[in-house]
Amino acid sequence: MSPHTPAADRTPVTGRTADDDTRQPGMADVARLAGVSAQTVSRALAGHPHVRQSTRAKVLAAVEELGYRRNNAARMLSSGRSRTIGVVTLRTTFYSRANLLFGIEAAAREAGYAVSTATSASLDTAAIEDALSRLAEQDVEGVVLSVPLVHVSPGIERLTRSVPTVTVDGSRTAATEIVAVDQTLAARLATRHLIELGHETVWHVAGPREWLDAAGRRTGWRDTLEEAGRSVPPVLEGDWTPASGYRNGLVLGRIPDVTAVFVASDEMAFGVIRALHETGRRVPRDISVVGVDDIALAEYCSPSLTTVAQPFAEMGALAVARLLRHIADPDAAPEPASVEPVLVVRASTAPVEGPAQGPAKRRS
Amino acid sequence: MSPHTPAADRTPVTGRTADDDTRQPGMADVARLAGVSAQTVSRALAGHPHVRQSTRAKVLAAVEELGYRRNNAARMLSSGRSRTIGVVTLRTTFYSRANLLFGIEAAAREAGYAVSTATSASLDTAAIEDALSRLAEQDVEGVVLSVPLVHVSPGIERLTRSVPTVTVDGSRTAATEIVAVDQTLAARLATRHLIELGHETVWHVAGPREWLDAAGRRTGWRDTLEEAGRSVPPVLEGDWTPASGYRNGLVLGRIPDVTAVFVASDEMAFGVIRALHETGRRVPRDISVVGVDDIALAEYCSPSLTTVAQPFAEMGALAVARLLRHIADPDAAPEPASVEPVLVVRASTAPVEGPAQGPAKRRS
DNA sequence: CCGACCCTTGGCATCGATAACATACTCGAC
DNA sequence: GTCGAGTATGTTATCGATGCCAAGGGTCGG
Repeated sequence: MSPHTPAADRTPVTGRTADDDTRQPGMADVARLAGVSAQTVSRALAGHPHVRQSTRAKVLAAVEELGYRRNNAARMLSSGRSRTIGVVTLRTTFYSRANLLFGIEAAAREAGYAVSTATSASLDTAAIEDALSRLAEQDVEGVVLSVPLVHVSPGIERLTRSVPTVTVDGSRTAATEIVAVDQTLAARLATRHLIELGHETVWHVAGPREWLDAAGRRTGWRDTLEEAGRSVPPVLEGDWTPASGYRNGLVLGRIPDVTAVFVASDEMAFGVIRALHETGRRVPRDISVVGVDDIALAEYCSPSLTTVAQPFAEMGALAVARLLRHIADPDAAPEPASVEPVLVVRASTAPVEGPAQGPAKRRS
Repeated sequence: MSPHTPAADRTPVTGRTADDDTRQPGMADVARLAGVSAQTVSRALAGHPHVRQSTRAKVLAAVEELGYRRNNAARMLSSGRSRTIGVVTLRTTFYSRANLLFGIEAAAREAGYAVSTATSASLDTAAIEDALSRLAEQDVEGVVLSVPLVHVSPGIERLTRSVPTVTVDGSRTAATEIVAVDQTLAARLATRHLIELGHETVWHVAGPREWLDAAGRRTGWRDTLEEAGRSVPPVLEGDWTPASGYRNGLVLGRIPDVTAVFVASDEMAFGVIRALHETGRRVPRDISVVGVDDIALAEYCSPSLTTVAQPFAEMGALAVARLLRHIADPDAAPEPASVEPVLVVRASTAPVEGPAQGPAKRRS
C-alpha cells in the first residue's frame, strides 16, 4: 500500500479485546465520529479550558465507542514532553532504599508521571553515572537521584545540570535540589535518648564513609556527645550488612565499659546484638542498643529494637513534588528540604544499672 | 517564525554542557556534516548491515562532534517500538518482591530495554488491574507481572492478552508465560529437613491464601507430611508480617507437643521465634523453626535462622528472557519455567531431644 | 565485453498528535 | 445597533526518525 506501513499492522498496546481487525483508531477517526476536528479532540482530551461541555461530551463518547487511546510517542514527539521521570537507586536491598523507591513511584504516578528506574549495583560514581545517562537517553523530564553519594563526579555533575534533578539523601550537585531526612537529628535523638537513660557515653557503629546519611549520623552522634560534655569513643566502621554489625559487636562485647551503642542501621544493629549475646553481654540489661530505619522486623526480634524511624513515603512525595515544581519552573530557587525522623523506643534500651550512675555528671 | 515552534526551544535532555545556544542537533545535521543522507545516518546508528565501514565511521565522527542523540519519541513513533518493558509489583516491602524487582530491572537494562514500574499497594485485583493498564497506556512492549495472584480478574485477563506478559510467581493467565520458584519444593525441603531431624510432625504458619507462593508452600508441606505418613496439624494463617508471626507463635507456644514449625516467610518466622521465647519455649532446643526467603538478617538474629533461599536475580533474568522471546516471536509456545530454591541450614533447627523420639515411628 | 546481481545510498511518504495562528461566533455594554 | 472582548473550533505546519522503493556503482560469470 503506502511506502511506509509500520504502524499500520503492528499491534501496539490495545485496551480492547482486539477481536475486530480494524487498525488502531487515530485521533482523526475520533474526530470524524464526533463531527469535530482533530484539534478539538486533542483539546477535549487534554482538558483544555475553551471547549464547550457538549462538544467534550461528544468527543468522549466517540473515544469510548472506538476504544481510542492517544498514542504516546506521537504526543511526546509533538509536545516535547515525555511525562516520565527517572529514578536512580541502588540495587542493594537495604530496606531504606527500596522503600524510598516505592514512595517516589507512588507519588509520581499520582501526579500522572510514569516512572522509569535505573539501578546501580554499587555506589561507585561510574556506575551511578551510567545509570543516570541511561535515563537521560530516555528523555525523562527529570530525575530523582536516590543515592547517598557524598562525592559527585564531574560526569554526574554535568548530567544533573542538563536534566532537572532532585537528590534524595545525597550530596548537593550544582543544579540540584535536595531532599533529605535530617540524619544529624536522627543521630541526636538516638544519642540523647541513651544519655538520658543515664549512660555515661555512647559508642557508635557507623555506615561507610561514602554514604552521606552515614556521615550525617556520625556527626550528629559526635556533636551530641560533645555538647553533653561526654567523651567521644572511637568510631567503629560497618558497611550496613548484618555481618559487619556482628563483627563490630564482637569488639564491643570485649570492652568492659561499653553500656550504650548507637548503630547506624537496624540491620547492623541486629548483628551487633547477636554478637553481644555471644560475648555474654545482655541487651538491654548490660548494653543498650539503638538502630536506625525501623524495619518491619525491629519490633519482633528479641529484644525488640529501639530505633529511629524515617518517613520514606513522605520523602518520596516531597522529592517528586520538588522535582515537578522544578520541571515546571526551572528558575525557581532550589531550596533544600528535610523531613524529620522519629525515635521509636522499644526494648533494646534501658536505664543504666547500679547506683553509681544517675544523671550526675551532666554539664551543659 | 514557524507556526509550530515547540520542539525548537524546549530543552530536552542534552548530553552536552549546553553552553552554546544551538538547538538540539537532528539527524539532518549529522547527515550534512558527514556528507551523507539522513537515511544513512539512521542505518549507521541502527547497526544496519549494508553500510560501508568508512561511511559508518564518518557518521559516528559527526555524531560525536555534534553530541547528537537520537530522539526517542520520533524513533518510537516511526518504528512503533518503545524498547520499554513494564513491571507490576507490590509496594509492600516484603523482601522478596523488592529483590525480584531489582533482578528484573538489571536483566532488562542489560538487554537494552528501559523499565517502567507500576506498583500496587495491595493484591486486590482492581489495584493490580489499574497498575497494569497504566503501563499499557505507556506503550510498553511487554510486562512482567510480579504479583503472586492466585485468581485473575477478567480485566487482568484481557490486559494480559493484549500485551505480552510474563507472570512471576503468580497464576497463569490466558496469554501468559509463567516463571516461578518451585514453592512446593521449597516447602518440601524445609519439611523434609525437619522430619529428618526426628520431628514427629511439622506445624505450618502459612501466608495468605490469595498469594500463590503461600499456596504452593502449603501444599508442599502437606504433601511431604502425608507422604511420610505423618499427621497433618491444622494450618495457622499469617499475613507475612512479623506481627502475624508473633500472634501465631503465641498460639504454638501453648501447644505442648509442637516441636517443629515451618513458617512461610523469614519475617513471620522472626515473629514466631520471639513469641516462642516469650512463652518459655527455646528455639531450637524445644522447637525448631524454618523460614523462607533467606533475608539478610536471617543469619544474624539469634538464633540464626534455617531457611529456604530463593534465587531472585536468576528469576528476574529468566522472566525477562522469556518476555523478550515472546515479544520477538509472539507465537512461540509459552513454556512455564521454574527455578529451584535452596535450603540453608543454620541454628534455628535441631534434632529432637530426649530418648523417646528417634526415628522410631516412621512408616513409609 | 555485457548482463545479472549484490552492496550502498538517497528520496519520499509517513507515523499521530500538538502549537500557533486564524476564523467564526457569543454576549454584554455603550 | 454596533463594537469589543473573549470563547469555541478549524487549518496548517511541524516534531524527528524510519520503512519501502529505486537508483548508482561495482563485481563476477559467461
